[in-house]
Formats: sequence, C-alpha cells, structure tokens
Amino acid sequence: MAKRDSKARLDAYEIIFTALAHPARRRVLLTIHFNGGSMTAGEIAAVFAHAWQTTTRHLQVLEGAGLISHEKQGRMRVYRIERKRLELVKDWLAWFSRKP
Amino acid sequence: MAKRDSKARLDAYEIIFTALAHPARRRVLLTIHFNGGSMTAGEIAAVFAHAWQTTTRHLQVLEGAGLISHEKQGRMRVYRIERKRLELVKDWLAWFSRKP
DNA sequence: GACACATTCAGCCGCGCGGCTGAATAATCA
DNA sequence: TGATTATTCAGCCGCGCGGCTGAATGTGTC
Repeated sequence: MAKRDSKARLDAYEIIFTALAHPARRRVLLTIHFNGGSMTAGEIAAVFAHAWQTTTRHLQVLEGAGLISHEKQGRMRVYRIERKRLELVKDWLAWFSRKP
Repeated sequence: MAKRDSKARLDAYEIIFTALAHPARRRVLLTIHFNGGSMTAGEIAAVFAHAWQTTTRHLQVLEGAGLISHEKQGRMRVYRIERKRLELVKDWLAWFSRKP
C-alpha cells in the first residue's frame, strides 16, 4: 500500500516534470494563473502563435499531469489551474533540504 | 540590463526544467545528494544500469543546467550538487503563490 | 616508457515529441 | 434544420533525445 503510493508518486513526478519541461506548457500555466486561475481553451490558444490543435495537445498533457482540469460550460471548455498539484514539485525539491 | 537578466532567467528555466524532465537525471541529483553532496562519475554511473557513456551525457546536461559542477581530483572527476540552482525552480513556482 | 584505470568524445540509430493540416463533434443561433 | 462557432480527434512528418558501441584522452602505477 505504502509501496504503491510511493510508486504512484514516482509516476506523478515523471508526468509532472515532463509536462513542465516544455516552455509553451509553462507559459500556459502562467497565463491561466494570471488570468485569475481559469480560462477557456480559445482564450489560451489565442495567446500562442501555434495552431490551436497544437495548444490543445499541450492542454491535454497538462491535464494528464493533473496540473489543470476542465469543465464544460456551454459550448466552451473552461480550464482551471490545479495549484495543489504544483506542490508535488515543491515536495520533490524538499528532498534536497533534508540532510542525508 | 534588467531585460537581459529576465531573458537569461527564462533561458535558465528552460534548461533547468529540461534537465529535470528525465527520471535518470532526477535520480542522479538525488543520488549525489544522499551521498553527501558529491560523488565521482564512476560512483554515479555504477548506480545505473545504463552504459557509462549514457550517464556521462546526463551529467553533462545537468552540468549545462548548472545543477551540478565538477572538479578534477587526481584521475577522477568529482561531481558536486549545486543546491542554489535548484532554488530557481522554487522561484518559478512562486509565481503561483503571487496573486495576479 | 608501458600499462591499467577513470572518464569522455564521436558517431549510429530508433522512437517519440511537437509542429502541422484536415475532418469530426458539440452547442448555439437564425 | 442548417449555418456558425468552439474545440478536439486523427494522422503525417521532421528532428532531436537518449540508448548504444568503439575509439580517444588523461592520469596514476610499476
């Protein structure tokens, strides 16, 4: 059980760090955050020079990592940032404060 | 000047997050840390199943990101972790604590 | 100097990431 | 219903990452 949790956590680190590795995805997170924490897919896509479809995939990667979530609202989807999930990065960094 | 600094910082985020994206490289950092902060290349390579050369490249990526540094000591190279550099990740995360 | 050891350099190769385009789905409006 | 808007799904493709092997470099030991 504890073992499985630890495994799950390792996997979480993996997808989270991978998600954060791409500059466009980091910008997406910052963009949503500075827009008050939520934005529609269209608004997000409009910020970037890429084709929307490209941004869509980035959104999916971020959502797969649990860093954002979405909710249908009429015909648009509103993406919301999941700040708690970012805490995991802090948790990982905390290892380096812990004396060995 | 301030502009250039901000640009430099953006680039730093880029290479740091890219460096941290690979699980092997994160493990390298943790391994060095829990070994007291420094290890020889051979000791590090021995931890991994990969060919040494593969680990060498990971070390170079980490060094390029400023997350580790090395120092020649006789015929071996000792790698040392640069904890300060990891702070930049915290700095980036701090944006999300800042209310927009 | 000759040899062994520690590590890196150079270069090959497969696979997945991230860009694109074109079609599909879902909801709203006339 | 049919047209329009918002968004995603499906699939193509080029390029770089990350694995490998083989050779080179540098430094102690005899």
